[in-house]
Amino acid sequence: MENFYPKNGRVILHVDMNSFYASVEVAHDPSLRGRPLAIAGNPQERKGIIVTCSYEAREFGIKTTMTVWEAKRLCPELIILPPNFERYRQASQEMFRILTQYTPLIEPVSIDEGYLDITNSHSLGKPLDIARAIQEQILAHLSLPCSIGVAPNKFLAKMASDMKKPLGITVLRKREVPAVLWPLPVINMHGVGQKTADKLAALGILTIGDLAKGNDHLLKSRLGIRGMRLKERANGVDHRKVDPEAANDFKSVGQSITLPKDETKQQELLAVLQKLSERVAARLQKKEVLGTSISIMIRYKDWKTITRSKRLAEPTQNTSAILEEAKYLFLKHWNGNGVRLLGITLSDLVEKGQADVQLDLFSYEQTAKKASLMETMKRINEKYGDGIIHQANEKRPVGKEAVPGHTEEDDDVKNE
DNA sequence: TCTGGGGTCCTAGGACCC
DNA sequence: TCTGGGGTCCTAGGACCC
Repeated sequence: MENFYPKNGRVILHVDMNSFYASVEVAHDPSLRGRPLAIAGNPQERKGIIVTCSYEAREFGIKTTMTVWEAKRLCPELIILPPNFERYRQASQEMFRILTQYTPLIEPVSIDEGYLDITNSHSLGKPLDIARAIQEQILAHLSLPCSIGVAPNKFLAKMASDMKKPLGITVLRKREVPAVLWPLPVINMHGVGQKTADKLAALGILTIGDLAKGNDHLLKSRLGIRGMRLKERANGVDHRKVDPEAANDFKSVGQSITLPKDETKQQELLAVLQKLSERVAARLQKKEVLGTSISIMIRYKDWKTITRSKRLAEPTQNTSAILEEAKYLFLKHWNGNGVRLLGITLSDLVEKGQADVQLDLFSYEQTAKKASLMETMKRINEKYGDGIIHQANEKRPVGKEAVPGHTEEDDDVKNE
């Protein structure tokens, strides 16, 4: 068995559900099977865009983010359903519950995909057999199709899971990277979007292979640290660990809404901020966290978008505190033009318990400082009579932990 | 009647401190 | 009296992903 798992090598799976929302709807209502189906937010209003669609719908050329009316033009008999997030969340939970039977090292990436580190799951069989078992079990128990990538690291596993859909299993060994990945256009790479692809094209880099052999200085100067990272990935190197905790420490909580029409009335806009504040506060309270910094987003009717933010005097999860700051930022920065979208996001989150401790400490320090200051003044006054005391500014404590760099030798996955 | 809503990570410039 | 350089915090925005 040992020779399937070389000493320094890891075996990572990327499990990716196929057109998840649409598949969940089909599982829930089998009469939808085989028909062109799309999930779209509010089909009537302008926010109606295609979120996901079935493979039958894709054959008509329908794609994610397409407007509903465009999609209908391509396929008049398209069935459109509004999203039922509760249903998707539940299916997602059941899917991840199945995954836990294969390893505790699971990192959920989103509602419908996750990484598994099965390096130490020897007893369950060869990597390919484990992947097959997972795929079959999810299909049998939930009637949901998924694709799975098997590779020595996260990046390659992700690229592999993308290669056969639906219901594919793809093994991607590091030594296969030149033959399999390098011929592909660079935009196919996870982490490369249109903007980056354009920048790379300007450097004569068109394929993943071009990127793998790209000039370090050029990449660094045009793309910063991302450039180097992408080059590493293009060479099949990725040291990121599968981190089961990653999903737990979220960094921000936000709500935004595209308005039914472009709005210019201040009163209406403030009412929207009120609603958003309530919802953000409720979510913060539910997660038992407080936000230390607030930002608002204003998207104007011409699609120009600004964000404005500020640090708060103290962490909060309170509706009226959030509303007050949001209003302040909005009234300070709104240029009076028609508004298409408004959003509020709280970030720099602290856990409720911790925030209490920090606040206690803070007020304790303040009290102690005040007390000792009064003591000092008293003594000085006793000695010299009235005087002016200059107090040095107290420095804010710095509380940010650095994540130590992770270095680990990756090797090929071997699964014969 | 183009272009949702939830996020993460990175960069860059100015303020401020030492 | 003038001057340099490093580090951190804060704010704004860009890019990307699902």
